Amino acid sequence: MLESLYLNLGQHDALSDAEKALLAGAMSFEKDFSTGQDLVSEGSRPTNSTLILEGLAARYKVLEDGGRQFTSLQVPGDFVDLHAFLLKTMDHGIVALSPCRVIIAEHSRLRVITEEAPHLTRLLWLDTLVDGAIHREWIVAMGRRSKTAHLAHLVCELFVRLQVVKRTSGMSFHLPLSQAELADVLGLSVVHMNRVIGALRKVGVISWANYTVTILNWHRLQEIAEFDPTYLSMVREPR
Amino acid sequence: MLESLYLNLGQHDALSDAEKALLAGAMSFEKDFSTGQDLVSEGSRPTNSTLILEGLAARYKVLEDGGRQFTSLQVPGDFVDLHAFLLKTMDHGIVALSPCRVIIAEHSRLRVITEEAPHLTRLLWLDTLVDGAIHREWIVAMGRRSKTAHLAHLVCELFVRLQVVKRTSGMSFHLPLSQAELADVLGLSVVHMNRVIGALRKVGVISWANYTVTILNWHRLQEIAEFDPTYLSMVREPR
DNA sequence: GGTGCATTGTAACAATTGTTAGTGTCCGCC
DNA sequence: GGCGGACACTAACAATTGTTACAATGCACC
Repeated sequence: MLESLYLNLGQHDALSDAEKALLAGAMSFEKDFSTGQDLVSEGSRPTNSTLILEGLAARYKVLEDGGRQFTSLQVPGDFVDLHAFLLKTMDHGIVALSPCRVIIAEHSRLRVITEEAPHLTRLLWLDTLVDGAIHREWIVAMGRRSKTAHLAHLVCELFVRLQVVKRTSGMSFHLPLSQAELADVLGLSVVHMNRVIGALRKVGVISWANYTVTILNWHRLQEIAEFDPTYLSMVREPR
Repeated sequence: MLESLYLNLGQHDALSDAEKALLAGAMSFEKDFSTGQDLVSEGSRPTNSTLILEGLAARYKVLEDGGRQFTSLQVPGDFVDLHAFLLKTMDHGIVALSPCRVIIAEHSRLRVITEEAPHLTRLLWLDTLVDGAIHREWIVAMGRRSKTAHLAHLVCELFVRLQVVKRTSGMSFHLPLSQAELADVLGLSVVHMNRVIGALRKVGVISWANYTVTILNWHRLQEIAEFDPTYLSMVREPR
């Protein structure tokens, strides 16, 4: 049941059976959310953290003028609010972008892990560090890449991340985001978002229909995006 | 000598004398960098982490077309590459934006801290989590704020962060960034950067001369920026 | 005191991106 | 089978942002 978590943490360093057991022991109950529901809301002070078992979610902030910006996309195996374990107060919300099945880990149990299992603690810490690395990559994309390259980069990133947790099939993956939602990822207007998707389709590197993205030319896509997966730390080494 | 680190970590939760001693014990030697020098370079695999004692530094990435994007600004008391302790490979560089005095902490000593001092480990982890929170705020600013609001937000953030480590005087602080460098923070052209600074000056909320920013109307500035410091976790509570 | 360079500041124009206002299609629901 | 809403897509136009080019200033260095 925690397979995707093991895949996610285990991609960076070996996870012992004892550590898997500790993680499993930290989990309490499962919960389902429907599309559009908040998994965690801004301003709250959660006493537990949420692991996605199935579905897609996103962190977001809403501004006074109603504009929304997603700051991350979360896939199965992601602890969407592990940072709240130490940050305490949520400065942003987390919303389900598709029906989501999650499992809840009490902070009190995570705290025991930090007291008694240093290596596992480092792996959880690492998980939040990869989060930060992804944020940095998004900042670069927003600031200095063309919008086409930004979208290409996002597709590359999602494909690779989903592959780790076995949620791709061939060169395709399911992406349950409307163009309006995608616009809130890239920080664009819906109209321009549509133009940018059109551009990527036109060069023939992807196809995109029925909320399914298919990469037609991985090499060329990666080139457009200048995608270098180093930041995802997908190398298994002692941590 | 580590005053700014104690101030930085101590703003989130109390630091015991024993913990201060552990941190001090983790430090080896000091080092100086001049403006423009890399503190850490992309692709390297550091075996130590770098704490800024004095000066301003920034994380950055350079794209193929020569465009540069800063992904964070680092002030005294910041561990600029603490994440490399677990990420292992630097996926970006870190450059000195002013003369910098730093002190080096060996990863081997940090590892001992994670094995033996869980509470201090959580505080170091927290430090990297605040980093992530700042990244998220930057993403929101880049995606959905006006450029003027983005700049205003940056000024608010820097003022507050510098205040914590006692690097402000009154409502002023030193910001050794040229407009070209600032443009690489906001992801703008130099010309437009100049326009945006002009806009903030015109409404009279800041003055900016000789690399010194003075906030003339904090309330109004905060309003323009929609600045809410929650994400900086400047509340002292058990972590 | 003069020279050269980095930096700020402008102007004119070009390119990108946003806004408003539609059309058409699909799909669930009555 | 018809209705209504969500979504993709487009066109025309407006606003923002980038590019190129240049003037003015200040400052290190000779």
